Amino acid sequence: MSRGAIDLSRLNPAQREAACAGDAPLLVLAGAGTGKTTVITYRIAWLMAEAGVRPDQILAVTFTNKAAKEMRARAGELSGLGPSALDIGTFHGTCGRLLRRHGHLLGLDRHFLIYDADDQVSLMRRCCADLGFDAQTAFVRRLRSKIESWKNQGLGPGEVTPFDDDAFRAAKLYGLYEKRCLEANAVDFGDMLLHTLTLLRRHDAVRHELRGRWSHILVDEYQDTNRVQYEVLRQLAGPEQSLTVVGDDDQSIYRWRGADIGNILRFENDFPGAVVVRLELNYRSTQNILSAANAVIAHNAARKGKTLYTEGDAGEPLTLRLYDSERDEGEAVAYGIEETVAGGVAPSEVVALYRTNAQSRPIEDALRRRRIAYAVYGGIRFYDRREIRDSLAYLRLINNPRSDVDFLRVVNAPARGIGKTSLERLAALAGERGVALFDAARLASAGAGKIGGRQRKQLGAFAQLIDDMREHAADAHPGRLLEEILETSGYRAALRQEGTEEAQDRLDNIDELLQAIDEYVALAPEASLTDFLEEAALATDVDQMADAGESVSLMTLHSAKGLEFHTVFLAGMEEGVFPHRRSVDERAALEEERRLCYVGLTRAKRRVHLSAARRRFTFGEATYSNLSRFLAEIPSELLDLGAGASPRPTPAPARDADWDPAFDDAAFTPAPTLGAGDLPVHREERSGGGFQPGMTVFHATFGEGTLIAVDGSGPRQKLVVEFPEEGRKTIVARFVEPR
DNA sequence: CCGTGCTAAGTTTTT
DNA sequence: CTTAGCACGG
Repeated sequence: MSRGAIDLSRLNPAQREAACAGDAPLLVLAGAGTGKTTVITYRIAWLMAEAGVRPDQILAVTFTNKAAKEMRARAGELSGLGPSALDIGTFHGTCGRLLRRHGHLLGLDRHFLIYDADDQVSLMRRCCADLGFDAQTAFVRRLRSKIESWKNQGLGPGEVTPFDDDAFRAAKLYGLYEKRCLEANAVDFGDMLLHTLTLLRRHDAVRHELRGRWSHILVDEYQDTNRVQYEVLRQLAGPEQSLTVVGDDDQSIYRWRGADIGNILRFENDFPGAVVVRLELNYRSTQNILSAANAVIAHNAARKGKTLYTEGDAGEPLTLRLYDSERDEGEAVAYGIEETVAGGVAPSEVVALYRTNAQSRPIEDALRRRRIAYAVYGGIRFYDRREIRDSLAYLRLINNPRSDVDFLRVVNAPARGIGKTSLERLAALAGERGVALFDAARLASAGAGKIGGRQRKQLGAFAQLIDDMREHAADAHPGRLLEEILETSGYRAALRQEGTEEAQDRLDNIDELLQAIDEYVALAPEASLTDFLEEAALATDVDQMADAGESVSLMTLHSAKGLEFHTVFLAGMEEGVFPHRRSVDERAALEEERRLCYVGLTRAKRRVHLSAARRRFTFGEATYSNLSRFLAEIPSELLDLGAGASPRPTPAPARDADWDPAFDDAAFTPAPTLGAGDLPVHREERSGGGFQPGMTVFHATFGEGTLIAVDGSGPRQKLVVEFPEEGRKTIVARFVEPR
């Protein structure tokens, strides 16, 4: 291959050191905006051009499809090889590929399906019923997350040690569930990693083959790897392989998904002789933004410690505004977005970030009223909509008739008169014969089981329909196949007949899905139905961001990781919202919230606008909150508290469907000026002492008040406090760890 | 067996 | 305030 020199002049000394490091284990501690992707792509290019490594000997692993795509494009361009030669993929994608090839060793057929959380719950519910457990959704979900965390730790069904009732049941369920998954020829997200680990551990031939194949392994976002991912890497990167990991301990935000920040903190112990390179020179943000982010993250104890700086200017201060309601806050964010875009910033360079998906609502409403185009990422994934899931279930069943989950999803969609009773009888028949529900349906139509005549006929017709499709599934275009099945099954006809607006939306979504399939096939003509189904299972909304175009973006802080914007609006800066109320009792959880705050701030290149609402609706009930403690951690000289500046009321829009009569100028309260005394003051009572009526309670938003009543206990305890000027308010109590 | 209407419960964060 | 699950009548 050509050994064209790589131009390293664009790299700073630390970046160059990382890109051109030798084969010893390498940890690149890359702060936000310090050119992490640049380093990893230059390293790939350098390995090929200067160190004589063949492209197919390099494996690069990322967390998101978007990151993989970007890395592939940039590394391909730098090296002059083009994108296709490189082995770059997500953890799940890479493991999926290995399983398609070697999964037969574990009893998996290469057309296995990928189950998501809903599929898992659906299958687990039936397992619970068979085990005589409670099959209520909430309970099943709890067991599911227990099993999920075992998987994340790399523990198989036989390796768990239950310590209480729930865990004991979860362990029983785990065993049966895994058995059923295998029978259905399906894996869930956790299995993709865990099965891969099993493969590498138990099958020496596979391990040897793969170690021979990849001499250099690079991992992006290493701080978010969990135990299984770590173990998989250890298996792939033996003593002979060169391992490079890139990450930022301050951006580890997936603890709840099993991510172990210890992996990055321990790297030098785990891999003796490791070289560590720190990247602290930031190319993205202004000094004010960096100083704010540095100040916030400095409150965390579990970190390696680094301080971002820039050679650029200080920039503007961060703004902070407090509003009476979430509606006013949304209105102000929309107004701020409008002004930003009017000032010449491209809409795609503006984002509104929030902690939870539910918070997008008031912002969306306000943007709609102002006719500002926006795109919401996350929330309900496109592929999670009912009609999309139904459509995919048809395709999945055609691809793999053993999948009971998919059978149950579509056997009565559209209504075929197959109800609960028939399905129970069918399940009994399937259990008796030891076959999948689909096979049982065939048997039933031939007379087996105790299923009524009408139902028997319908089941036969359904089985026939799927079988017919299967015949030409192998060579058919997945899009045409789906169109055919949606027509033949009457699924579309049923929606058309409904004639409601909602049904029309669903039909439109189906058209969009067909279009997405066409696009996919156009890009990858040789791809099979199995390939497309895998793509659909692993796709996320953020992956599709490329076509944001003229829209501003709305997303959670989690989704924003790895992205950058000229202007960032960070809404909902309130205790209980951010940090989330479920994270304030535990130090490790709180530190993760703080990292999330750090991630949010460092997304911005030039401007950050922080906001909070006094009153917010949760479960249809008004709750009042204090300002987020993170605001108190930002040095006040970096904050502009808005000396009298307030957003204009919204001009009345032309009357149309978007017009909400309840909304008028009077409903809009301008942002008040904040004084120093309005910043959060943390004088909460400790849980040990408890609250007593009559006690004086201090609340930054309202001042001093008298406690009238206490409702409930623990972190969700509600306090009813009377404030002299504001009247009676309910506050959700928070208990803070002593420092 | 299907649709309607009621009640209860629920919200972190997502590959 | 929404959605999912369930009880009831047709």
